[in-house]
Amino acid sequence: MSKKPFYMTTAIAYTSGKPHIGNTYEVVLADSIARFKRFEGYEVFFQTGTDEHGQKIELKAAEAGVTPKQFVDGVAGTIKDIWDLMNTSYDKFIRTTDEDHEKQVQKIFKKLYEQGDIYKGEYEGMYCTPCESFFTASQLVDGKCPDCGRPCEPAKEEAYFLKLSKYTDRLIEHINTHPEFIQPESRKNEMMNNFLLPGLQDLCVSRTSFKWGIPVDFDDRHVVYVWLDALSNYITGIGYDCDGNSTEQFNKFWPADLHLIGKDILRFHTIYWPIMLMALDLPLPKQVFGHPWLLQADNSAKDGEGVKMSKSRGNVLYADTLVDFFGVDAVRYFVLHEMPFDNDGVISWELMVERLNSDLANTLGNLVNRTISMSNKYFGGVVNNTNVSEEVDEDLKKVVLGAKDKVVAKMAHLRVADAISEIFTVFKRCNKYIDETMPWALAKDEEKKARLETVLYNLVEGITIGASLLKSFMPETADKIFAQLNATERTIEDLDTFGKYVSGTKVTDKPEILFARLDLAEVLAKVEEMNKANETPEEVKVEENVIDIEAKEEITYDDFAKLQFQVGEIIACEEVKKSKKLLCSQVRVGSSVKQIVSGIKAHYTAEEMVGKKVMVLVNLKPATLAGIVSEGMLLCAEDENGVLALMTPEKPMPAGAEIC
RNA sequence: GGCGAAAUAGCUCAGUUGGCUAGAGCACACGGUUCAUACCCGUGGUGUCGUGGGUUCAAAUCCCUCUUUCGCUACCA
Repeated sequence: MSKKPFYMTTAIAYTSGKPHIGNTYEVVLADSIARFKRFEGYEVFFQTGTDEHGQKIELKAAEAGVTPKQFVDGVAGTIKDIWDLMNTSYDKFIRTTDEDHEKQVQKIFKKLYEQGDIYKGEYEGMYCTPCESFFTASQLVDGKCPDCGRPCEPAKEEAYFLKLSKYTDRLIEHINTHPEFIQPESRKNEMMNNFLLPGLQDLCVSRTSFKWGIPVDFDDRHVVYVWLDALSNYITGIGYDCDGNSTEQFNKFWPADLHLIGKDILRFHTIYWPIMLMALDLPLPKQVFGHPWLLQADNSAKDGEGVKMSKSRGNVLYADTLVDFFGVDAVRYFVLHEMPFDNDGVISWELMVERLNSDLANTLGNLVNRTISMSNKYFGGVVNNTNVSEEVDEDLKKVVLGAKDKVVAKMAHLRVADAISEIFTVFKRCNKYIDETMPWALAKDEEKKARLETVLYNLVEGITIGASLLKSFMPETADKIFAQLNATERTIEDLDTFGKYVSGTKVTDKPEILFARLDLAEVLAKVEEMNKANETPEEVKVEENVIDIEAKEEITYDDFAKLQFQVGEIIACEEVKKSKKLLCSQVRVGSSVKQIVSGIKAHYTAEEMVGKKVMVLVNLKPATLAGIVSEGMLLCAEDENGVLALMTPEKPMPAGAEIC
């Protein structure tokens, strides 16, 4: 009997730096699904990997004084190490610098170009420089930019575009007829209403401003820009060939059953990727799941514990750090359990310790430990099924045997957190069973010895079944349990039967603690210590905070001289009612007052703006924003999180002073 | 501004097409128990089910108002 294929992927990780626990979460989630699918009898192919091109990497490599290839080799190695540390069972780790991938991307690019789906951009009147956006002729309003209403200028950089409009109707139809395609379903509306229904802008798929990418082989000034390169990994990784010589593996596994990705890149996977596939005349993936994010808790103290997490910035949690504290399976358990289906989850040291103590140490670890201890104490570790049943046994068996179907049902809808909760009801039920049967009381009565044997047998059997279900999520722990009980892992079919544990088997005489309870205060103290140690090298921190942005082309002094900057004093400021982001300021520049609208409401209140001396670009052509005329621009610095800081003179300067 | 979602116990959340004293886990308190990692089992809530209206024999559940939060998007000179 041949197994049904199941092809799933994660997004490929960008090799600009070490991935934090939020990124690592994705591959752990994918792994648990892949393992469970295998358990269910599918032939699973699970692909993950790295996205290694782009200007950012070119810059990082230059900073580090190495070639881009050397740089990504290092980071890709780190990423793979973390994936391996987390015990993820991927079948293929693809890198976008792999030779066969690069070749195939070039062929795909060429094919799409030749069939007219990719075209070279025409610039005249179609590129709006300030908006940094390309437009087709039909999108222009009176020949002007539909966004800002200003004339579009000749572009400085030519580029290739992927025509999207041709396939829009087909995609809308597909999404409407395949409700399972976009998960969670609430995301479907966002894609429809924001992109598909209003009409798609063509996608830029090449760049000339940097070199670290796959060259367009028929026009080598261009490199293939991110999405066409990155998304293609899903087909190149399993042997796609656009000349029709795809591998057997490709024919077997495509279309993918599941693309697991972060919710932030859902748009690329549910719009651009399907259209690329349509252009290649390939079937679409069956499901795209945009999972929520795992966020770090705020620093605010909770429940009077009085111990805060360090406020120092750059205090990001990494998987390997967490593993050092808690172990691989505890981290896997936490990220899987704490992440609901469509809401962001939160991670903090407090929550980690709480989950570890209450679920892993108390409920699971202690159950295994007490069961084995009793076997040893009463029967020298030998577990016999004497079949002396009582009525209480029935409910135990019912819960234990009922778990499989519940877990399967949850997993069918990718409800991983819920599936784990179902498994833990088995362990909780076993603990309750111990209280109901009171083995220590039975042990005092020689006549009840046989009954006691059955009770312990039932416990060992229940734990074995629970552990078999748990294996996909916490593989090491499940194996430890099997080893301690001297049990064999069950297949999914076995889980319909209670009593497969071989009677007369001897369990270990030295039960090992599966999860040691941790003291929160001690953990926090260690964390504090660790953070302090990391803070010391100031230079490293500075380096971490560097930001790279895409370089613009060189300008002449004359270009610069056209810009007039002056110090402006904000004498009044109010919120623009119709907008979420805009503040309207009255700015004194010399003896005149300019009205300037700025998108900084999220960073400054109207009150705190008043009185500030700021840097103003004064000779910008007035524009209307949200119905209000704006006669200039307040200049700000922006960090990687989008936080804005106004540029103010470092010495007191009069309003109107020229900045040059 | 546009589209959409959500507001339920101290915390995180379940509550299917409206139906009986509104649930689970965690935390907390008390009781029980002792095989075990001070663990396990049991018991405990006066929660205005965001506000105000409406439909209905009956609404957390349907409709309207308002408030707040969130997501996507536009805008962010």
